[in-house]
Amino acid sequence: MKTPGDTGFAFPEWAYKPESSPGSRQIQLWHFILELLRKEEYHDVIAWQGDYGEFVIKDPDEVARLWGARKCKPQMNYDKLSRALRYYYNKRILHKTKGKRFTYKFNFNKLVLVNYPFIDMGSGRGVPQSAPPVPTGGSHFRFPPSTPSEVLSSSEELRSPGMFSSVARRMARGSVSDCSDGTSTNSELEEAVGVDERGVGPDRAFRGLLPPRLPHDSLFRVYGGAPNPAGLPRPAPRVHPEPLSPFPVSPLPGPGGLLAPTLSPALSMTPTPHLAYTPSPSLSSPMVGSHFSFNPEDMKHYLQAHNQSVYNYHLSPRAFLHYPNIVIPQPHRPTPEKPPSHHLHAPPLALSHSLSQHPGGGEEGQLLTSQFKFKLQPPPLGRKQREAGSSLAVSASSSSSQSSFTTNSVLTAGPPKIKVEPISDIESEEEVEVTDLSEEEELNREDDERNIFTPMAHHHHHQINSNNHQANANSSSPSAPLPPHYDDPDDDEEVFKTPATPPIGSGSLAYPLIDLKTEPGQAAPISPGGTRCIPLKLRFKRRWSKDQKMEADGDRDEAKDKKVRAEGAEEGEGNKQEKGVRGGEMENERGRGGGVILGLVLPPPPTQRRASSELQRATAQLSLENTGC
DNA sequence: CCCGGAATAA
DNA sequence: TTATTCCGGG
Repeated sequence: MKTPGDTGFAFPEWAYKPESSPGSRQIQLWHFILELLRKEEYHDVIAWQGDYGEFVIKDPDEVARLWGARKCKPQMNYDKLSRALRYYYNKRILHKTKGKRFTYKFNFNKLVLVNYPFIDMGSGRGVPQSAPPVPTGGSHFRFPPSTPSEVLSSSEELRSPGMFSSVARRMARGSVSDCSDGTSTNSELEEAVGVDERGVGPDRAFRGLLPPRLPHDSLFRVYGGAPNPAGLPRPAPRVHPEPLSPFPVSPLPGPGGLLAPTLSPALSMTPTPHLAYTPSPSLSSPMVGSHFSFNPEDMKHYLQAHNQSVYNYHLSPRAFLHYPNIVIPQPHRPTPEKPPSHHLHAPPLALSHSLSQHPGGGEEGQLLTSQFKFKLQPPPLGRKQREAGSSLAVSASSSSSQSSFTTNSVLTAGPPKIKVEPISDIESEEEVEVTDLSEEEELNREDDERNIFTPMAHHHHHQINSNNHQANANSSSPSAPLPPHYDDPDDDEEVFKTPATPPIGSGSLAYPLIDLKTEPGQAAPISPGGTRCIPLKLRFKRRWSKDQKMEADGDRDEAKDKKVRAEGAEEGEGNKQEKGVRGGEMENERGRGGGVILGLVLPPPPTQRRASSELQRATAQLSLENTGC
């Protein structure tokens, strides 16, 4: 029932959920926090401070009040709000900065910036302090950026601006709703919102970045849609700064080839296990062999669409950041307070623009899931299988695991092929729903790489590391020596950063993106910061394992898992290798929630516009849906 | 203050 | 699922 599966495989439900898109669904606390952070008006109550994603709640009661107003929960208070924030610890959206009162830190690594493409944390334009979020690398877990790219990336991550407008406005509006209380706050928000309105610059180029590991998922999540017929000439990069965000858009170098390369990896994702994933990066684009009916071009389109959607919906800074081949001229010197050059920032998506252009799309219904034209393949099998087996037995009892996966089992059992149902060409509305990409993607990406393709992958990897503790809030020094083994305590995962990018261009960013695919060869040498050079593979593994550990735990049942892991606990040490190993069981899936995001981003080809517009509409609509209390 | 479990609403 | 509520404990 739930899954529409009639026609083919449908994704499991979780795949459809828009997890955390601000527009869709109710506003989530972290979105709200971000929103406040970006508004100068609220700098007196909450502001960025310290490291990268660190912020301090200067007036807890006020923040609580605002939140309560938005959610129409007049009874809200800091105690409750903070409880909600604490839930984010597990999700790894936030963590507490120890020792500092009312200070929390976003784990942007994992976050999905959903609709907030780039948050400018530092927006401090007005406020001096607010800017700090630039990642200096100093933070505890962050490794010093050995490669420039890293540096940039980080900075980029944070900042970005502008696109927010569309989002913002929606949020604001929708959210406001009228509570009976009518807190004044709303009005403010609205005002603010109203202002930005105008379309944001339309498309600007984005810099595409591909994540090192390709998210297979993304492929999976294909979206039909985007038939972009055209060729994609890339539009000239226009840079025009938005009012909000001052960041210049970085000029994109010719993007031309991007797609191809990108695709290739993607291709690799093909579900069929038999295709092994080829490590070699070459771009062979043609991966198409699998059952897909698509040819590479199609895939391309899909990917593009996907990307867009990604942009629109969730962005994960991570995705952007690390992979870009951005080259930065400077060595690393993080300048904490001010963002150095942001050459890169990615331009936001142009969604808003389209929005404005297309006035109303009118029908909204279409947007959402209602129509997926194609279905994607289910997540990799993995755990489920196991579970299934065992679960059968167990199931009777209770099993926590639930059903949602039933589909999976089927899937797993079934042929690997993905079934995609392309719609014919649809143009009109195909939407791609991107829904969540969050954790899952992350997981998947990693896992998938190997897991999917190579089922056996899981395996060992144990020992991951423990996390150190991050506790100290302070950053040590940027130049600090790298820890012997990095870890990411919380998550910061930058764990494996991407391999450094080859110095491609010179200063400009190159866009290469995709190439990054992680090749071991290259990567290794560069390894970040010196963190020891860990072979990519290892890194992946590590990451993987880590994720597993964490996410796995977190994943589905986060709560439950948590319990399990209780001992390890976060901060330190914990290693539970066992868990890690065990992790194998979990491989995959689900992520659910939290938000995170995304996997790949491609540079948006101009052609996409169409798609984008649609997306926009969709997003717009989504946003509309706010509930009003 | 901060942490999380538990129950529960939406 | 994501909060909200309530609450005992550091």
